[in-house]
Amino acid sequence: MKKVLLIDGHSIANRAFYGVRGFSNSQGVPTNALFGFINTLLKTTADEEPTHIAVAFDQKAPTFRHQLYKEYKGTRKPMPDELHMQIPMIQDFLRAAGIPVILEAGIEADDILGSLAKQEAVAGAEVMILTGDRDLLQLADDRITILLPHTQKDGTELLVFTPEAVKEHYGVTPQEFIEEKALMGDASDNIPGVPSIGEKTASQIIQKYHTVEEAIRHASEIKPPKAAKNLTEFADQARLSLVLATIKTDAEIGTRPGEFDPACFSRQEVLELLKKYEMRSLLAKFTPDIRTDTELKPADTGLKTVKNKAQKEAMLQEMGKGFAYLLFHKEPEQISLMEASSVYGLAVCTADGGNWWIEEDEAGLADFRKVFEDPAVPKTGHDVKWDMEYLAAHGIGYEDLRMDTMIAAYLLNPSIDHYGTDEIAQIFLDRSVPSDLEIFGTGKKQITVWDLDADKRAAYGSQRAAILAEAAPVIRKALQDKEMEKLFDEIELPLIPVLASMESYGIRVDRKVLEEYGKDLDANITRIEERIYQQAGETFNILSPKQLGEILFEKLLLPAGKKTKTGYSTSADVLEKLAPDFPIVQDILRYRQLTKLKSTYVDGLYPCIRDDGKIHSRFNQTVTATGRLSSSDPNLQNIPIRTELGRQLRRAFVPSDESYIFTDADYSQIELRLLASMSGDEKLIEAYRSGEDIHRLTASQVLGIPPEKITAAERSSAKAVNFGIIYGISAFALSDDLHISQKQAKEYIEKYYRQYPQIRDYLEGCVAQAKEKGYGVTLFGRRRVIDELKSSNFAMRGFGERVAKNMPIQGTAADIMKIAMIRVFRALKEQHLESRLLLTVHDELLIETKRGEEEQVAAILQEGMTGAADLAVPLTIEIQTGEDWYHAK
DNA sequence: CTGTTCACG
DNA sequence: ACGTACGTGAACAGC
Repeated sequence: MKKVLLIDGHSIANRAFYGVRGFSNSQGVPTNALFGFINTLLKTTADEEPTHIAVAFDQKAPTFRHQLYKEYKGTRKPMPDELHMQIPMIQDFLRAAGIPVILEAGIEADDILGSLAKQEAVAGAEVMILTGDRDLLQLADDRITILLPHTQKDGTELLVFTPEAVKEHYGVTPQEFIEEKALMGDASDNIPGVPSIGEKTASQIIQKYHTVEEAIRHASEIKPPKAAKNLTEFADQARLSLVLATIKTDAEIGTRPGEFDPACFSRQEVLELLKKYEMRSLLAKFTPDIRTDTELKPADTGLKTVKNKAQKEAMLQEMGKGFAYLLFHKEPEQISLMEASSVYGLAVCTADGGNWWIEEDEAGLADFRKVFEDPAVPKTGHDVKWDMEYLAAHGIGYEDLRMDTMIAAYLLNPSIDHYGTDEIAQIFLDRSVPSDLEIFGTGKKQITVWDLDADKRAAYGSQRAAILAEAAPVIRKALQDKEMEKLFDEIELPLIPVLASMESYGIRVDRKVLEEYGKDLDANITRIEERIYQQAGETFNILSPKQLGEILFEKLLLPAGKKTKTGYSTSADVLEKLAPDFPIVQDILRYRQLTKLKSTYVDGLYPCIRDDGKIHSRFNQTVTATGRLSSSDPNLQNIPIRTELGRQLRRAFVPSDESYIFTDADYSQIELRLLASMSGDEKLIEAYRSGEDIHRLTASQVLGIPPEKITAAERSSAKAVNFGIIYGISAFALSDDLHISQKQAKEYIEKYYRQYPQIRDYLEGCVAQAKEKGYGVTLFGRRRVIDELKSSNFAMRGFGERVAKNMPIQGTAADIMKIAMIRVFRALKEQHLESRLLLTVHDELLIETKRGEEEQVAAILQEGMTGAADLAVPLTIEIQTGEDWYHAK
């Protein structure tokens, strides 16, 4: 069976260009579109196994459509230069691989594809058209399918559109698809369509009449009168639009699709081209005889495996000048459960170039104390926080950490979701090594280094240690180039021991209090559950959005609000609108709240309490895109507080014993203060300096009412606006939040900006700068690349703009909190206090305070937190003490 | 394994 | 006309 793959060259190049951002070779030639194009090509040919192939491109020449309508594509913006210059590169690649590149003067790529597809289909072939352009869907028929790449979180997949799939997805047949477009027009191709007919109306009309002609004939019956009138008046324009939108299937094309051989990518010409563009990973993939380093083997330097005392002494000696290392130990997730007589493995690359491996009982660890504790032995590690905790559990301290490659890689790009040693090799050394995923697997079948053979373990450790040693200077240079060295050396690195201490120390949870709380919940849950079943007239799973939606909106016929991809939305904001009228909805909301508390917090937290009576949550330093910390296993940064019932849970969080109480300190309005300071807005700055109520002031300014006459509701609206501003406000979201019309929300925002023009200037400046430089930046130099700003997709770009406004503020607050944590931690230590830092919740610190140290701790928090940054406004904190977390907040 | 919902700042 | 607040983590349902 002949299977022909036809590719829409420009469309796929365009997708690749915007989908894969920011790389170029050492001469600065951008190669991202080429790279993305090749990957899409590889994926498609591998998935679909075509026997024949061709790629069509547009040429710069007027086509018959321009003759019909000279404004055709008149509004289209020119391709960016970086993409334009890659088109010939892509064509060269294809020619090198022996894949026909089809260009026809005066014929658009769409028409080439349409005509070739028809000809091949008529001749009996199965045809697939790969494109990113949905307009091509009109070509689908029983022999022709359209493949659309679709980006998902974990990669790109191909959506296959048969005529049935088109119908299912869009509710119209391929032919109707184009009739619809003729009515509504298309801004990107500048197809005029019919005025006042948009997507909704066009869809209705075509559902009913199927064709433009038929619709024109029945124009008088069409519903919105304006559409009916225009359809008659602009009938010719509609007919013209249909011709413009219809892809030709009868053009004479000089070139035929060529036979496809999957081995064509290994041709000498292809390899040379890839070499020229420095596309090493593809080069490696296509070169069968040059192996990439995909097997675990000891580093080239020659691995010295320590077997006896003398060798260990030699190893220690060599480590004295500094080293990069990887330290393996069992149960890394649960320090306190560590087996007493366990083993450890240590791989080291020394400053002298020596490569060492040792594996023995933990008793032998003590010999390394002198190097780890030596403040003059510089160290490079990866995810050093674990090492610090592990060593501390064996009474060994840690000094002179110079480089944590995981943290540094995060600073250099905080948006990726994993930072393994394999990725360090890839990113900074441009070297492919076996990935942790390949070696250890994932999910249920995941293994650890201890499941590997001993020699494999040694090889893995030494290879990874060598990577760290080699990458460290490259990373250091990158930090310097991006002006983040100070951020790294003075904030992120010193924070590591602080977090290590907090994780090891943990926070005590009173099992009894938690159990009692759980019992109360259970009693209430059962009661409400029964009431819900009674009102519904049947039992069902209340927590299943699907079943709940069916009961509420189909059986009980409540007015349905929003929809999700999978059905009715049953989210709290939808249900809250129904709650006043329907008691069952109130019960459901209450049921959701109670079961959430029970399952996530009571049942979720209980098993996290270790034998020491404490929860040892993790504080992750490389998760958020803005620089904040995150907390997990369990997350202690989302313990309820907003409702009284939820807040009661905090009574279970208690000090280690009666000799302590809690001190809680939180920054007051830190993000708004930063907005004031960073924007330089005098009104806001002055307000904060004189200690005014900022929300009341905003309400007063925006509404033009004296502050003392502002009502509670007005103040609360102003508060919502103030928060909205930080998030990159939109009238839509604000109207939703405040339950007002979009028009009112828009007016509110405009009035706000009129009162605070410098805030508007500042936020717009953030966007402009992020667009120019490609990233947002905090006061302390932390960066976040914002590729979304370059997107041609409206929604995506809008997201990028909001991120550009929010990240500098949220990120600077995170920077400041990190500085405060370091200062507080050090002050507690220097003053030899027994009080300990337990938790951080973004703008809050919780300290377990030894009775008698209350005043010193309060002073340390005051000084450490308010003095963490020098701003145009004062930073203030609120401090409270209590016998548990409930009473300390 | 993904989508929905909901807890926090 | 587009389709929306910013940043997280966890539980559950249902494929």
